[in-house]
Amino acid sequence: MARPSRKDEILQAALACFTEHGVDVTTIEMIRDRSGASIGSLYHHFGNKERIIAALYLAGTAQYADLLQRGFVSATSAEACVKLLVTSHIDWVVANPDWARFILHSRSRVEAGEMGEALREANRQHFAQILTALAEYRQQGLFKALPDDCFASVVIGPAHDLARNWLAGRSQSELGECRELLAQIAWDSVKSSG
Amino acid sequence: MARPSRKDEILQAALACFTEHGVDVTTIEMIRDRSGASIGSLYHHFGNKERIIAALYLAGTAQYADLLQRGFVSATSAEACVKLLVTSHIDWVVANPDWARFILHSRSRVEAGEMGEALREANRQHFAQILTALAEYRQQGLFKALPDDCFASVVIGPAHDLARNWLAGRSQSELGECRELLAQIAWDSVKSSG
DNA sequence: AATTATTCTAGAAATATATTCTAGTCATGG
DNA sequence: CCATGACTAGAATATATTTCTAGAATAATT
Repeated sequence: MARPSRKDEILQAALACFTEHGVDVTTIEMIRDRSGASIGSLYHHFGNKERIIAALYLAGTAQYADLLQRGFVSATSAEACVKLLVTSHIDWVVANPDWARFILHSRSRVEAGEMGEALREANRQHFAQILTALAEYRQQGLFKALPDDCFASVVIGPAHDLARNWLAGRSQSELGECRELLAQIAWDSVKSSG
Repeated sequence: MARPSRKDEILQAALACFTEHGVDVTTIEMIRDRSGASIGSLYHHFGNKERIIAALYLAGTAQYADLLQRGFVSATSAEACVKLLVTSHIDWVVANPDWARFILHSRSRVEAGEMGEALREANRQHFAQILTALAEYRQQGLFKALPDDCFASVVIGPAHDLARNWLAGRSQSELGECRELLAQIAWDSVKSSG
C-alpha cells in the first residue's frame, strides 16, 4: 500500500478538523498543523480553503454515485431500484459518517463558491442517471404519476432527514436499523396503487 | 408602527447580505454598511458574527414553531395533524424564502457554535410539542408503529428535501403546488393500514 | 432641573486569518 | 551533471474580526 500523497494527507487532515471543530472554525493553520504540510504546500495543491472543501465534497459524492451505479446493475425491478436509492444512501452514510456529515453540511457552501457550477453539473448527471434507470418502469406505469422533483424527494427525503439527525446525534434510532423500513416506505409511497 | 430598532435593522441587513452573497462571504463590514450601524453598535448588540447568525436563525424557527402551534389548535384529527406538519412547513418557506434558505443552510453552523445547546433545546421542545399533539391519536392506533425519529422523518423529510431544492432554484416544480400532494403522501405513509 | 446610571453609538487599535510571493529542495529525464 | 517541473517552506502582505476607550442619548432618581 503506497504511502498517501501529501494531497491526500491534507484532505484527511481537513476532514478530521472539520469533524472535530466544524468547517467554519477550522483554520488553514489547523489543517497545516494536523497534516504536517506547510502553508506553501497547502496552497500549491489547492489554491485556497474553498477548494479544499470542494475537493473533499466532490470526492465523497462521486464515491456515493459510484456505489449507487454499481447497485443499479443488479437491481432488476422497479421495487429493487427504489429501495436501492434508499439503502445505498443509508449504507454510505453509516460507512462514512464523518465524510457524510461534512457533505450534508457543506452543500450550500460549495454551491455558492467557485466550484458551484461543477457541483450542479455533477448533480444533474447523477439525477439524470437515476431517471434513466427508472424510465423503463415508469413507462410501464409502475409508479404513481408525480413530478420528477417530487418523486425524488419522496423517495430520498426521509432517509436524508433521518441521516442528518442521526449524524448530529439527535436520533434515538440506529440509522442502520431503519434501512429496510425506510426502503419499504419509499416504495409504498411511489408505487402505482392500481 | 414603531420604527424598527437598531438591533432589528442589523438583523434585516444581515439577512439581505446573506441572501445576496452567502453567509460565508458576508463580512461584518458589509452588514455595517447596509444597516447604517457602526462596528461598536454591532458588537454591542451581538458580541460577534456567530451570534448575529444564531439570532436570525432562532427567530425564524420560533416563528415557524408558532405558526405550527396555532395550527394544531384547529387540527382535530390524526390526518389533519399530519398534513398540517407538511403544509405549515411549505407555507412558511413559500412566505419567507430568504429566511428559509438561510435557515436551511445554517443549521450546522449554529449547532456547532456557542448557541448550539440553545438550538438543540428549542428543537427538543418543538419535537416534544409535536409528539404531544399526536399522542392521543397514536394510542388509538391510528398510526403505523414507527420509532419516533422515523415517523418525523417520513412525514417531514420529503417536504424538507423539496424545499431545499426549490430554494436553490433546482426544482422544476413550484413548491406551493406540491403542498397537497406531499401532505397526502405523508398521511398515506404513516396512517395505520388496518 | 440637576445628577447619576444605563444603554447605545463611534471608530481607532489590536488580533487573528487567509492568501501571495520569493526562494528554495527534491526527484526525474536527458 | 545539468535542466526541468513538481513540490515545500515560511516570511510578507492583505483581509477580516474583535476589543477597547470614549463620547452621546436616554431613562431613572433626587
